Amino acid sequence: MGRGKIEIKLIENPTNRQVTYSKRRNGIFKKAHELSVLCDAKVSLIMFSKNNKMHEYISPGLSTKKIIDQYQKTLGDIDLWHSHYEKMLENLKKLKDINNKLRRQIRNRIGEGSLDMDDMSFQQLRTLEEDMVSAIAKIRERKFHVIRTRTETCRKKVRSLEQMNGNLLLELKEKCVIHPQFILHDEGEQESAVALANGASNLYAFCHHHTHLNHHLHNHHAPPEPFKNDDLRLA
Amino acid sequence: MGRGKIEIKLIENPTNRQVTYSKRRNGIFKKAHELSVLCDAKVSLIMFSKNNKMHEYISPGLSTKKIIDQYQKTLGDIDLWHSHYEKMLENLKKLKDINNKLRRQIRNRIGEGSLDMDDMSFQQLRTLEEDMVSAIAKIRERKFHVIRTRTETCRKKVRSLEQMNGNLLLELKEKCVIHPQFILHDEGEQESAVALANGASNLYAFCHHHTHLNHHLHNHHAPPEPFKNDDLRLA
DNA sequence: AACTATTTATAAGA
DNA sequence: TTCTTATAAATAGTT
Repeated sequence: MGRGKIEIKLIENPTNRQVTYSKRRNGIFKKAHELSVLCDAKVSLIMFSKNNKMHEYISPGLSTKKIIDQYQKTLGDIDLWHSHYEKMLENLKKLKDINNKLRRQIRNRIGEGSLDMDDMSFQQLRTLEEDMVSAIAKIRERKFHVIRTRTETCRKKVRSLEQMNGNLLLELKEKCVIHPQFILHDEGEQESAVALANGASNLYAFCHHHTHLNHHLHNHHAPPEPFKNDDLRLA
Repeated sequence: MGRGKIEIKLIENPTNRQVTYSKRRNGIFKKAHELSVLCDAKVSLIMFSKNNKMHEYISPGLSTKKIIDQYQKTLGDIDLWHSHYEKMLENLKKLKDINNKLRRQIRNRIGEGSLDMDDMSFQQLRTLEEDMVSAIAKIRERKFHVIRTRTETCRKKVRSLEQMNGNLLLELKEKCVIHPQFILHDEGEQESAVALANGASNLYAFCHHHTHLNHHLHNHHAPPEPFKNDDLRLA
């Protein structure tokens, strides 16, 4: 229906194709509308062009969602969406069941199971008790492991600090032997420091710092504070 | 396009309408297909006639589901189905998480937690141990409750059987006092019974039955068999 | 369902 | 794009 007959196959020329798409799209929409009106039919027409531009026609007074719903129903609820949905519902139910079972198990282990015999048989109770006893043994073992590790760590830390202390004291003594004039008395630190200004300022600073070394180390290099919050008495 | 021009309005004559519907439906499907091929477009055409018969066209190599999915996406993911679906996915994920947490809790309680400190702090272990001790106490209490209930039941049963026994023996003695000739000796039961045929046959049957009474009661009226399968030693 | 006179859609050109 | 127009296609009414 045009100046010449055309073969029904992909139009290679993109411009030509686009023109034909526009024209025929309008034609098809017009026909869809005529059908809707003439025959009171429900028509849903959705199309995407090659470059994914969407166009749709929908019979007057309808929505595409309504048509889609009716479509899915008509296909006998066997369509992919529905079965996928059903599977999800099933999965959900199973997970909930498992959840409940796990909760019940925990409740029993906590000792909050009901007192009715319905809930657990005597034999089950005995088994549970044995389980618990062995479990508690394992937990105690883990606790002791943690304690051992901690005390070991502390002991190492103390030993290394002591060594540091010793080294520093030794170093200090050597310096004092070489430069006896730097031996500091309990008072008058400020004056000596100011007086000795140039050559000795470094050493002075060093000694001063060393006096408070333990404090600093404790505050800056031992973040776990091992004995502060945890109760280490054995249960 | 036909013998005469027609106005685009509902065709009142049902037969006529049905015919037009068929003809134009085919026309529109043909046009849809031509558009699909000529322009490589994705076309979905769904229609329901006035009497809800469904017909659909879909571009070759596509499914209506795909088109609908693309349609929904294009409309901005705001449709009800999609949000419902998303909610379900979320829910599923949450349930799985909860499941995993519960499993971990159980593993810890069973004493199968890893030995790394990462898993549980010392304080947590202590708390868990205390929990377990109190739990085991509760479980033991439940067990003893079950034991008490059972022994009580058994004791009652025994007492009632003893009473029954006593009553029957008494009754038997009375009968023998009134009719001394019915006292049976250790042997010769058969002969006595046959000889005394008429008047005494009932009593004889009764006595005979009584001899085995305990047996019968045990087999027919005490189905729980309390001492058979359960291990009643205290743990 | 087939026919056909007529209307409608549209391919190609401007 | 839009308009034009020659021609192909669709289809209303009829058989």
